[in-house]
Amino acid sequence: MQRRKRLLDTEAILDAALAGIDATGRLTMAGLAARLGVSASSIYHHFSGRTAIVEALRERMATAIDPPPLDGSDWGEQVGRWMRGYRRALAAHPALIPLLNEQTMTAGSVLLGYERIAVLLRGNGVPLREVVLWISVLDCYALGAALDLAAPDEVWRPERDDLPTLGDAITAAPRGRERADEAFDVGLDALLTGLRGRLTPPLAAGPPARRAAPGR
Amino acid sequence: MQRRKRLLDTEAILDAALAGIDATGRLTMAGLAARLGVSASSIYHHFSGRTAIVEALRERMATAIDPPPLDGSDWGEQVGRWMRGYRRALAAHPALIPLLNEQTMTAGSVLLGYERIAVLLRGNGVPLREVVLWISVLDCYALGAALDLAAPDEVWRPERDDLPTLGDAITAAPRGRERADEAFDVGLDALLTGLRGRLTPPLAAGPPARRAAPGR
DNA sequence: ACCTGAACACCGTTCAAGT
DNA sequence: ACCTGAACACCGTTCAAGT
Repeated sequence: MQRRKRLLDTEAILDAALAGIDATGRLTMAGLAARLGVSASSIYHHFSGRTAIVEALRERMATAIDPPPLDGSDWGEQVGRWMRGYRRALAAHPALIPLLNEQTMTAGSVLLGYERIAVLLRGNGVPLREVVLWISVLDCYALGAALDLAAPDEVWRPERDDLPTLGDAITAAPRGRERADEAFDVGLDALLTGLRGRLTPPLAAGPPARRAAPGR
Repeated sequence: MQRRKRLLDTEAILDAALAGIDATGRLTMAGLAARLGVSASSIYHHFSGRTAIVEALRERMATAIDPPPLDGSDWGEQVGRWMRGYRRALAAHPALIPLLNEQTMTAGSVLLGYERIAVLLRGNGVPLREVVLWISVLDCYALGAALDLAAPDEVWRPERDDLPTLGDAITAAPRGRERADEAFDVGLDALLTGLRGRLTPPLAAGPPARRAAPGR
């Protein structure tokens, strides 16, 4: 009889954790242990604790997102593609989103996307000081959209009769996942158009018109 | 000696809960009871449980937001003002935000704001079917901005050396609360400009120019 | 009607003990 | 090196018992 077989490894633990989150919406050490058929304390030989598991799941999720390729195509297209990819990766496991939101991000993969976006913005004339502001805006929107994705189907249930317009609008609009998808696209377009508008201020406005573009 | 004085009432409980959240960032029944100088089980005579307390705090927070007045002024201005008010109310107690986010909203006060916004959008030509999409977008952005507000001062800490542009941008940008405030305004402006652009499509662009505006 | 203490089921984490 | 059972400190909630 050979040496006792290894019962656990990090991959198996992460698989079980994600499966459990998808199935139950929660992650408890006891539940995870039961799902793995081991004792709860065994898990601590592979992860320092619950938060480390969640952080590893964030990293795994992030590898599914292609960072902007910096291939010379339009920056708005690239940012838009990345944001959509980010959201798609989150949408694959909506129940994971609240867990990700309850602890600060330390994973590197998402940061690479933001680095690429910083390069794009700089290359298109966004002042260095403002780059972080723009990224913050994108991050806020992505985070909010992720929360929206994790929310129950009926987000607002107007119980009162004195909200007639909202009620009509809700019945006329798509519901559930479809509503979230369409809203995300509408908002992302609006955001990018608005930001693009800040880039090239109206030709005959603003005090210093020092940055005239002679080429083209 | 008169009849034993009432030790607890809902207002005192909510005051203590909010003070405790501001001070510690958490809300536990035991901690709340200690702060009130009573037993934990006493609280259940005034609230059905912890979630009911959080929901009452949401309602209290919401009363600090003035809904759009529908006074005939520009819709973008009104929506912008309301979004800023919403965020200001949240910013007064940032530690409350994660607690609000972990349970679905059932409070009515925020819904009144959305009803007013629905009226504004309809009155300015947004198709009924799209009203909910626009409101979803605003809601996503407000939610994300709230999360950003609750996040620690340093949101992204690029530990690696291969993120030079992001690192430079971070050192050049404002930090902490100031960064969050400026970013919120930049994004809100961009969002509203972008949405406004959808309302009146570019005069000489897009395939069908069927909706030409003769005036002007 | 309001408050209490004890109890319950459930968390994450630690650690001495086994193999 | 890896796994276990028992224990610990801490959750939210319930309930019979007091006044």
